[in-house]
Amino acid sequence: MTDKKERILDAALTLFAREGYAATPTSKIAKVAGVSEGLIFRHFENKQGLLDALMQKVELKLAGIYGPVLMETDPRLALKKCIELPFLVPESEFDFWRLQFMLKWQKEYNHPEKMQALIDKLTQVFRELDHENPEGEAMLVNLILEAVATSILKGNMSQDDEIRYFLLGKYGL
Amino acid sequence: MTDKKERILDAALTLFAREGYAATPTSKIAKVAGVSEGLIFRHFENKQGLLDALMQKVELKLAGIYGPVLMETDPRLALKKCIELPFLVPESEFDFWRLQFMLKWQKEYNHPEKMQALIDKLTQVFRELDHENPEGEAMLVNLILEAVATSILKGNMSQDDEIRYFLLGKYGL
Amino acid sequence: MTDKKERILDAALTLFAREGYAATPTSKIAKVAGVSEGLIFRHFENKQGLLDALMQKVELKLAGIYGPVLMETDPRLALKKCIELPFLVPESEFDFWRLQFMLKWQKEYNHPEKMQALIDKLTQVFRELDHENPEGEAMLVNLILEAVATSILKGNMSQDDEIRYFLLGKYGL
Amino acid sequence: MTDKKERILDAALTLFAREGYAATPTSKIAKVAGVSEGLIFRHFENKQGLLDALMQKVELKLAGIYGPVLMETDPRLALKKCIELPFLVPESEFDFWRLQFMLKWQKEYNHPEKMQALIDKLTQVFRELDHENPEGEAMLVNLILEAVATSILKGNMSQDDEIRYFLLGKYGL
DNA sequence: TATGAATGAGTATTCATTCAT
DNA sequence: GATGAATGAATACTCATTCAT
Repeated sequence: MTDKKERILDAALTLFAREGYAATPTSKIAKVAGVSEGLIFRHFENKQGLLDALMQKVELKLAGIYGPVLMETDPRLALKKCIELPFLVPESEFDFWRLQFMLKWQKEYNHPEKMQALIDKLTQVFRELDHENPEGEAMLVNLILEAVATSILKGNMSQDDEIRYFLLGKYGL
Repeated sequence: MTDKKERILDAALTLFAREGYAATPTSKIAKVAGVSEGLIFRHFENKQGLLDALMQKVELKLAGIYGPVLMETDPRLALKKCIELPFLVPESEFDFWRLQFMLKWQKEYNHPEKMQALIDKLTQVFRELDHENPEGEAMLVNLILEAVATSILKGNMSQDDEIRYFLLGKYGL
Repeated sequence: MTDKKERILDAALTLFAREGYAATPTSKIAKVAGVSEGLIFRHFENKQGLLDALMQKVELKLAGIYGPVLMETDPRLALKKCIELPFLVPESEFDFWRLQFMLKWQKEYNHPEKMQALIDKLTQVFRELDHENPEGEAMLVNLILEAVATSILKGNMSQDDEIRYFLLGKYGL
Repeated sequence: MTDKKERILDAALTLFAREGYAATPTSKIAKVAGVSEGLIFRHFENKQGLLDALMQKVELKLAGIYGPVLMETDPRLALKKCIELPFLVPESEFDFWRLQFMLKWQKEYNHPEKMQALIDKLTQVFRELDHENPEGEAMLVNLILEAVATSILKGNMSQDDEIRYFLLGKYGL
């Protein structure tokens, strides 16, 4: 991938994440990226294609993030890793995840099934830990994870660590 | 408020909630509302003013929803009412709340302090119920509520009742 | 003429004179006049009709102003009265004359023949005073009058009186 | 400057000068210039910017016109050149000067001080020619020049040459 | 690959004018 | 006579996209 193509993607990600996809003109992307307006359309079919290119990475990133959890065989460790997930996202990736979360409010980008693997793993974990309602517990943890991630990405959470250790304590970890 | 003004507000709410504010042209709002496009700008200074008019109602609605919880003196009942909050939103108000939640991703509309009254109440509840870390528990419930509401509004939650009774059970209610 | 109709005319005159006809919305006229927008169109067929009503008065006013000059039989007195014309316009009528002068740049409102009576009178005056080229002198005085009026109406002339007495002296009056 | 940018400027000048700035829609400018309406806003920020671009040239043109007068050392020749100024404007520049004169009725475009250099020169000329009131004479010539220019630009002056030679004769030139 | 001038459909907004009350 | 809600055509301006270079 050329230097300029990458600069376009970077600019688009930042702008889409901060101002919204529809509210971001391609001309602004070009300016921020320091390239000509036309170049965007040489590298990407159209504005939508630029968004698609950005969204494409999500599968990969999700796999990279969930992988270690899914592969963990010790149930308590798996649960711990799972709960810590949202706290470990580096700030450099906030824009990327903000964009994902924003777009999930649009039907065409809302794919709750992408969480299924994690929920299944959590269900198994809670089963192994002899919880009464493993499905419910898994769903609950999943909900909490989404809420924590949302809160962090919005910059609402001043006391990251408190919540983190509180949650870990709550689950006896 | 005239009939037409209200129809404009209704159309705008529906469209903003489903397609997004920036992605909704005023011409479409006018068409859906069955009025001339110019009328929008007679009743609301500009497109932003239309959104503002919509957003203005949120304080009122929040007060109406939180009121019964805040006024409940029995801690267990208060907790119960609190947890049931997101499950009691009528479908007719989904668009309104979808819009609120979508916009919260925009800095200027993100006001986490609006939840503080509820968090304070929950903290008190958990203190009265002799929980070890009432602040943490309150924060957790608040997170769960937001996650549940988000899930319901996005149409992700097929098994509303399961989650609802699971949560109530979890807190011994 | 009703009170409100007159208030409309006043507002229109002021606004047309200061911001220009095309640049003045009828809504602004209504607001300044303190009447409803619709009323303008009850009293005047349309915006153009409002301007026409304003312009109609010009014949009358011109006659009122030129009359004394035309009727003066003493040539030197006639010349004196003529030169003093622009200096005697009361400030309360500045808006009216500003509008006339502005509109004269539009073909349809440019009627140089309206000055002919005055020029004829001046020609006669200079003939009686035995000037070599009475037509030329008359034309020159007319030009000077227009220039002085223009300058006064634009607010450019700080030293009205100086010019006035200089001109009178120049013509030995 | 590209071909099209210049065509936009030309069309705008013609239309502004003949119909007025406010009364000229950008769509009409585009049509007359034979370009898309959007192009106007690529080359000039907005409609006002287009006018500004037109007005910017005035300093240059004024300097070009006044230069020879200001540099003339012989007082009689200087006066002669000065009086002939308005008669030497080529018809191709009428639109440009019409626009200047029209806009001078708007406060923000009325800069009488731009004439000061010429008035100063004229004052000096009349002083050298031993006139009694050089300032008054200078002011008067300046007024006459403006009036003559106005008259020519409005197409009122049928007998250009008559006035011209009358004026020259009047000042013994 | 890269530019930037150019386009045309669209977008928010304005405004003269109408009309029911 | 008077109001003000309502209209629809126009208006300034934006923006995704194309294309010649």
